[in-house]
Amino acid sequence: MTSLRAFEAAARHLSFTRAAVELNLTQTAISHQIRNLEELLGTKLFVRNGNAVTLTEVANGYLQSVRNALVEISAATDMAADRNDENVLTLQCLGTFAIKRLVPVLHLFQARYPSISLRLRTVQSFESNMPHDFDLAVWHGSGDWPGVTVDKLGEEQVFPVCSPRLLAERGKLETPADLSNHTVIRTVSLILRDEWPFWLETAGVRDISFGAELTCDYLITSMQAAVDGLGVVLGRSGVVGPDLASGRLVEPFSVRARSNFGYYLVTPLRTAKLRKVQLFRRWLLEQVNQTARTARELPGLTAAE
Amino acid sequence: MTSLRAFEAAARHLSFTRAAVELNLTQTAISHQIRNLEELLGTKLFVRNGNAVTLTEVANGYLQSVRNALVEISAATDMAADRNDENVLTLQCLGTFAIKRLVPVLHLFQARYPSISLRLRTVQSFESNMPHDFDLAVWHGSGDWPGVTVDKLGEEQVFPVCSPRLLAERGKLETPADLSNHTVIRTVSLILRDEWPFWLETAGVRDISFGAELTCDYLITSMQAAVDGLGVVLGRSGVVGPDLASGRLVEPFSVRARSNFGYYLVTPLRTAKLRKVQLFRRWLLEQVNQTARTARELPGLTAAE
DNA sequence: CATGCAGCATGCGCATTTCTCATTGGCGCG
DNA sequence: CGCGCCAATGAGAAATGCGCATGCTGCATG
Repeated sequence: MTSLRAFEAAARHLSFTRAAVELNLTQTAISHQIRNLEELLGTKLFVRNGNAVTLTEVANGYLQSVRNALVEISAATDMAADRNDENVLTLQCLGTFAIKRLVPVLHLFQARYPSISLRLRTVQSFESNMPHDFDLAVWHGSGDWPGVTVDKLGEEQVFPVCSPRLLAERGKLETPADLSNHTVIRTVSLILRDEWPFWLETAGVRDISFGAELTCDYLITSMQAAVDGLGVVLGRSGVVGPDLASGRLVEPFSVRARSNFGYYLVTPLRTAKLRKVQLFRRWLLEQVNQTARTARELPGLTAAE
Repeated sequence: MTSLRAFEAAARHLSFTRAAVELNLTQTAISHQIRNLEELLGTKLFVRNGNAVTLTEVANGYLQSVRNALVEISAATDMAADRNDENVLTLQCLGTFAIKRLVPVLHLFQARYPSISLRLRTVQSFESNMPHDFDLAVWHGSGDWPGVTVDKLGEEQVFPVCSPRLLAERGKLETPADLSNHTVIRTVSLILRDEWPFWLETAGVRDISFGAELTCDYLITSMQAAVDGLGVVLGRSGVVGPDLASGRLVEPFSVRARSNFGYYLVTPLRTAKLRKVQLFRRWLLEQVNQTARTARELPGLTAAE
């Protein structure tokens, strides 16, 4: 089973030698392991070109699953090892929320509770079914999950946002109808529904076709695409705040739709009574409330169901 | 890493001896492996009561992740090994759909193409992010997934169903308002939204409170609960057909809501050109059309958006 | 309360796996 | 062509994993 680690490292580095360095082994060891694995599978995993190696098509697919599994194992092992440690708090968090909202303020928590060290596990979807390898998590959805207690991290609204440069270069965007002359960025992922139709409905627009579409598979990619002026994205108030505040993004319309989905702080019943968990939970909710208070001066909004 | 397999088996059997039998090892080997793992983690995984062993709390959580990872690895390994084999077709399928719709007709496929052997991987959620460890899949959702082609397996409607016995024993169910005297079964899972509010809206009912609620974490459990007369479940036309046909379930109202979600046959681009995949896809779509044709005599329906 | 049974733990020697060393061979580049 | 870079190979060393014999503990029985 150690051959899987060898395979993963070799695939990542596209080099047996460098994989060996990473694993504190020799190139020979990697070579042997890969050969064993290839014999077991009955398929080549690497194409050897004398000087370099590349992945075969099978290897590409296999790699995905192997990597998932190894990540899961090491995360769970870390968690199990630190489980009783009052000073290690394991957070699971969706990528976009982590980058935009959590990481920027995490230093405040560390400053306040320096004895608690944090372990942040970022996920792009709910890989493991159930809440067992973290102390606390931030999930996105409708908030009705079994076996956990949830704290809604504010009401979430969705509304178009774009780079201010885009407005200057690609023409005005005063009414939703103007969207037909713009590129619209959509996010299509397993956990995040595309809420453009929902927003259009709220804005009272029917039968509109966008100028062009750009589809991204993760929210974070969509957001960055918008910042880079590639088009108009449907921002979520939960994560778009900092970009609006800094002016990287602007909100061309005044219509916001209240999303049925939102970000929730998720506490498994099992960990709810731990001191470290309570401290973090209280702290995060405070943070969120503060942000909400300071954000109250933002442009007016039209709520809808 | 072999210690993880030992741990998983021991946890499943709650016995080192039986785990050893399963793995073709001796009790000693398991004992050694478990001890190593416990030392590595710095925590006990089993509570030894002389005669029996039970899992500790940490072990319970750890087990979930370990099991996921091992399943993923073995599925991926099977897949990689058979990948080029024109005679092995790997299907990934959601549990309820598999049991209610796919498995019952699978023998027809086997009879028609006896040279193709099937490998069915049932999942309760989308565990691995991306379509890499199967040739074909049946997913549930809104059908907008990147990197795959989808075939909608019929329009899906949702509508209350229950056991005929329930009506006899717990009183009539003629208008939706009568639901306030009945137990309602809800499904709360990561991939399946509870569509009761949606159906109630379609039926024009507001401000109703159910007599009682029973919440299940998987659709298949909900369905079985309904068959067993525990309450009224929101059936999905995609899977409820056989139970309606056999009379195990009945539909008390005539209002059906057209769900925004449905079952889709998912073909990764990578496998779309394989003969075995094309055969199965064509066959399954035929099956679905046939079922739709014979089901056309079912009670009238009110579609809604 | 003595006895037998079932099931896990432990220490030691053997077997298998995994790693390293030394070396070979292919490929690209100056 | 020769040199640098990288992977493959084969044999032996090191590490890991396994089984045997045995010890220990708790439970059921009469």
